[in-house]
Amino acid sequence: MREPSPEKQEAILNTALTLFTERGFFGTPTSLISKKAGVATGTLFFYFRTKEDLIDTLYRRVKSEAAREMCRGLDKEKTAKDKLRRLGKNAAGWGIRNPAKLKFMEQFAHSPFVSTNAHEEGMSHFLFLEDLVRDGIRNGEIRDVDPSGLFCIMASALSGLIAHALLTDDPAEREKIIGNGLDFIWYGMKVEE
Amino acid sequence: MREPSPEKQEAILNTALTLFTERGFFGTPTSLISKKAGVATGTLFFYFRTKEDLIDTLYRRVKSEAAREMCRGLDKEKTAKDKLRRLGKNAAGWGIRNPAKLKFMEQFAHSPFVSTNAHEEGMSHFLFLEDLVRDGIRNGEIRDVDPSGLFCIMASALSGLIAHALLTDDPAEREKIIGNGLDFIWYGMKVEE
DNA sequence: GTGTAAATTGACTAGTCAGTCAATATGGTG
DNA sequence: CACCATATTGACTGACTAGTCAATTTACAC
Repeated sequence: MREPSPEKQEAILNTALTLFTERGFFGTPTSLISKKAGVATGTLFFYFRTKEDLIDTLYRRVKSEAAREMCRGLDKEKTAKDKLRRLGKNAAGWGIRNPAKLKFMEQFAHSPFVSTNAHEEGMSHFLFLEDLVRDGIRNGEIRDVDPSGLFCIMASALSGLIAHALLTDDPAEREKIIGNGLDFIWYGMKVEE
Repeated sequence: MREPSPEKQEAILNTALTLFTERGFFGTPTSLISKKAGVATGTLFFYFRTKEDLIDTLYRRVKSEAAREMCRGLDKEKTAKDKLRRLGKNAAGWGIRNPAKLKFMEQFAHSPFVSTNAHEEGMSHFLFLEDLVRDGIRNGEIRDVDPSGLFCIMASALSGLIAHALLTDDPAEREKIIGNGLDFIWYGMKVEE
């Protein structure tokens, strides 16, 4: 018997990731994906039942990887301030190391091509973030306003920050941009002295 | 002689706006646009040379309308703080009154289907915003960090804020969300006391 | 080796798309 | 009214697409 090849599946997923972000879902023919991935059309449909199944799998993977990376060492930090800063640095670091994945997530976060199921599963990985904000409010570090609103603005600001940091190639410059950006976010959230 | 009908052109543009935001560029056949707009296929191509030409025109229009609305009464405000707050309220108000246009702008702001020309023309309407931040830094209201970075995060935060405000139908609730969000943005920018 | 179950192939199908064009309808003008 | 430039129509074309499937190759078990 022959075994399915994880390398081929991976090649298809990676190629699709790049093409989808560059050209959009409908703008990317499955024929182009299989060609660039170095497999036949039929092979793509052996590993993924439909084109929708392909983007769904991609979405689930990228979203859970992003969440995993953002949590790194979060339990080592004590205060909400330190936790948020670590989180922000993790997110920025991952985004800068994986610009294509970041762009894919932004582009398909509200896309109808990704199934509702996959969207919900994706969101579930990030629920801990809202708890983090809630804890900060409870112990008086963060201003007492609607946590989900705060979390939402924070996420957008962070995403804009990473996009801006990606414009430069100089790592030192980047570090500075991210530091300033995280300051902006923290000053926006903390209680005034 | 017969004159071109602005109403027909408008109908095509409005229909295309809705369909593009709902289904994406490649997901929307020109046949569907013309059908829903109540004209024949040929008429669409009489007013717009290609499908690209159509989305380009749409992008230019929406972007310049958004910029125009955001500037409303800005010169009446004296301080950077007041100018930014007015700007934020204008932006939020426009976004809430025109959710489809807002979604269109977000979706195609970095899209390859819109020509580079149209993108540059779109950006040019918002350059005054960076000057506003620069002025605020000069007179000591805003923290002295890279203005383009500050502007970039501010724009993302604002966009996230509007998206979040759109989730509720209650105008009072909305007002509160927007107020809180604009506080977040201002605390992020201002110099500390 | 040999057998075999499963992976891989690519020509193929039925359907869809952007854009064309010859025919027709329309409205302004004199 | 009659004329005519032009706005409008929709059947049509050539190109392209998601997904199929019968034929072929591969890798593992014995």
